[in-house]
Amino acid sequence: MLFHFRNKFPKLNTYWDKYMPFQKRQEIPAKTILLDEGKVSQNYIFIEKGCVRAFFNNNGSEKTVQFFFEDEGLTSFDSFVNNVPSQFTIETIEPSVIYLLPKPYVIQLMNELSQEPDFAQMILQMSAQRQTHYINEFVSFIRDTPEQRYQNLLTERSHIIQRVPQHYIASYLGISTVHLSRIKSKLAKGKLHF
Amino acid sequence: MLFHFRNKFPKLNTYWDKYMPFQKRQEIPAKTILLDEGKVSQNYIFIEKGCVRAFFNNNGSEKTVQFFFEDEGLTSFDSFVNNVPSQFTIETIEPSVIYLLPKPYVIQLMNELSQEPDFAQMILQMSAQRQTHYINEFVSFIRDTPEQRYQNLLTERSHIIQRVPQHYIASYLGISTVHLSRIKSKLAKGKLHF
DNA sequence: CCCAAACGATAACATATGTTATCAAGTTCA
DNA sequence: TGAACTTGATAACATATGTTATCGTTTGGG
Repeated sequence: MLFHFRNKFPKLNTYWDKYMPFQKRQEIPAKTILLDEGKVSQNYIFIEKGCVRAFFNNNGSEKTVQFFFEDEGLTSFDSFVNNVPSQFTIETIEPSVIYLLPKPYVIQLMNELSQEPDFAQMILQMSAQRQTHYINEFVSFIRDTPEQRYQNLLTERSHIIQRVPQHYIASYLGISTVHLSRIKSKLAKGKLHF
Repeated sequence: MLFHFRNKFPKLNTYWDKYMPFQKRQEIPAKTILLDEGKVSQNYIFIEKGCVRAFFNNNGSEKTVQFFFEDEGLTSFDSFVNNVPSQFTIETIEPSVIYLLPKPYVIQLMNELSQEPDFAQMILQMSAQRQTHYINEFVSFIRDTPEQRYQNLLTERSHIIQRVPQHYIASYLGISTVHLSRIKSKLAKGKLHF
């Protein structure tokens, strides 16, 4: 899904910058769909300002799987690479400023990159990073209770809690909105001192 | 974690075969540890016969995260690529026959591979496949109940249920052994006709 | 500025799931 | 072969979590 090399491998920034002119800057309102579930991803998306979520529809209820913020790039990776329908919808949460780089340019960029001497090494590392991210998400469900996952969010990625509506977070944590509300009130009580 | 290009990209088999002589064939008993949590992965593992699991230790209780069988290759990917301690222990479940390819040869193999014209494309595809696998595991926890996850295993990967001790499966599903037992007996009752 | 929609808290009840303990049936290995 | 270990089922109880409904607050757009 996520697929950002900018900032992770500074060495590659010059390549990336070269493609800036081909990116379309767009100012878009909140709740705007950037990619629809079932469609094939045609663009790499870079977020200059705002925030975005990826979700899928499950019997009418939306399940959010990931959040993205300023200076992050993303695409529906499998869809983008393998030309298959996207499992996810990508939608802005806040009014946002994004850049879209059409796939043909990305492919061209990849081909240029492959001339870099340690391209293989870099791409393996990026791949491992991404993989590790999703493995950690998955492991967290096996290892932690919903309450622990919420606390992990609080300590490690509190910006998500601050900016994202709570019912998106609930589905991301795999619980109901009611239960998340209960967890919050329980934790709030624990903090009170009389 | 898993990282097999053999069989996925037949084109690469000739490269792979070239490195067969450097692989050590080993016959090992059940419950043998191939890589210890906290150690850095030094080998790519290929399973000729038997089966293997990856797990981690959580406050004294083991949580299994993945199973591997015949003709699958694996390694603790992040550890192997980035030289960091492995999050997981890799252990045989059954008596197994495996091949170990030491990391230096894998690196050499990767370098040769990078000469292939569409290397970038292939490695992106492999990367997307792996990523999709873990995303699906993770999405399953958000979308499905434990009972549904068990049924998914039954219909899509029943070999796991047939060969792997049930308590490993329970932790893989993120539930207690008691609950898995209950799920099974519930499903068994549903199948009875009087 | 106002209204409809979005958001979040809470209660009440039903169900799902964990924990601990016990028992029975394999399995392994000395 | 017999004891120790492993595996799995089940009961009883406690806790976690989902569902539905209600209410108050905030928010966004005409």
